[in-house]
Amino acid sequence: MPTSALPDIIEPLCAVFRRTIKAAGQKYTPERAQILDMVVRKEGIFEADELIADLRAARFRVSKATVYRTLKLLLEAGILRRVLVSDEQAHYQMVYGRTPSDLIIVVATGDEPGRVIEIDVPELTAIRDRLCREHGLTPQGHSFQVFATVNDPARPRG
Amino acid sequence: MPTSALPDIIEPLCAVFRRTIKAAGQKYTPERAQILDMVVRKEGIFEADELIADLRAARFRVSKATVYRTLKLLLEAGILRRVLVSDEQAHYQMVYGRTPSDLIIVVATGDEPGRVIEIDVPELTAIRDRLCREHGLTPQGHSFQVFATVNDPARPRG
DNA sequence: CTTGGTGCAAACATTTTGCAGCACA
DNA sequence: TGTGCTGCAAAATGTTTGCACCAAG
Repeated sequence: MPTSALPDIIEPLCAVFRRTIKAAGQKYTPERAQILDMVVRKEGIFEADELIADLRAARFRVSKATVYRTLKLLLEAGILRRVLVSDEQAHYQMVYGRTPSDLIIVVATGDEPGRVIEIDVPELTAIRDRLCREHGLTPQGHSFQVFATVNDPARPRG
Repeated sequence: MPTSALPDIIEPLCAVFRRTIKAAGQKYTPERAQILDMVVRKEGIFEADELIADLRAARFRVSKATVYRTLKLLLEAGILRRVLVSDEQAHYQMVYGRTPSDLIIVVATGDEPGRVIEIDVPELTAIRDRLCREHGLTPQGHSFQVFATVNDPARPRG
């Protein structure tokens, strides 16, 4: 991953982050820039420790604490969202400038290692909005996750 | 919560759990019975520490370790499922003998404390099955969560 | 030069596990 | 009467925080 050859999206994102940071009277530090840099490179869903490992591999010297603190900032800036994939740890996904997707989580079995397929199902947004209307609520987002296996047709869970 | 006046559902559930336990060459202990007892009383979604607190309040003397071990057994027995409500800790819900529901998570704001509304949207199962078919997968379950607020119409999240 | 940021290590919260004694089948 | 279960406390995991020093604005 060459630091010099960034995809075009990185520029506006840096700007967005920088603006948000400054608007809150905070500082745009090299550490935050590097973390955003690495976040932009991540395709799909990732975890904090994965990001930390990537930063280490890229010789970015950023502490765990700073990564967690910066992830929080990126969430507040609307650049990342948290995705509910498991209760065990937080999962993040870039959302700025893209349609946040729903997920098919292919559960790991003996044969299959498990993976996540991003899908886009506009009907879900319609269903969500309808439900909120019925309950007098304002939709803020939704999360749809299908759990599936490749081979085993047993035990449909509802 | 009087121990003597149990809802009718508790009997078959005890039987189911007992059968499952024994089938695996394991033992149906008083601790496990008490935990199931308390789980049955819980309406909706709960967390482990909440269950532990309730057990203590009911003068059931069960250790944290046993509660966690028993929750795992109840999951395996198909009596509970894990619900993805937050990344922070595991949430459980009784599923045996009821339709596992989808959720509207009303996000806590200054005014509103936040709550979870269980809903049943059969269309979602249809969508899920269609998606799996398209991807050559076998559906094992799904999870649909709508995040909403009561008052604030700002910041729709997708 | 002032305020906020960083790294580190310790604190935290939730869940898991090793072990010695106990109890169900 | 033996295998599995329990409680306890320690470990493991993921995340947050206190603090002294450092750097962006």
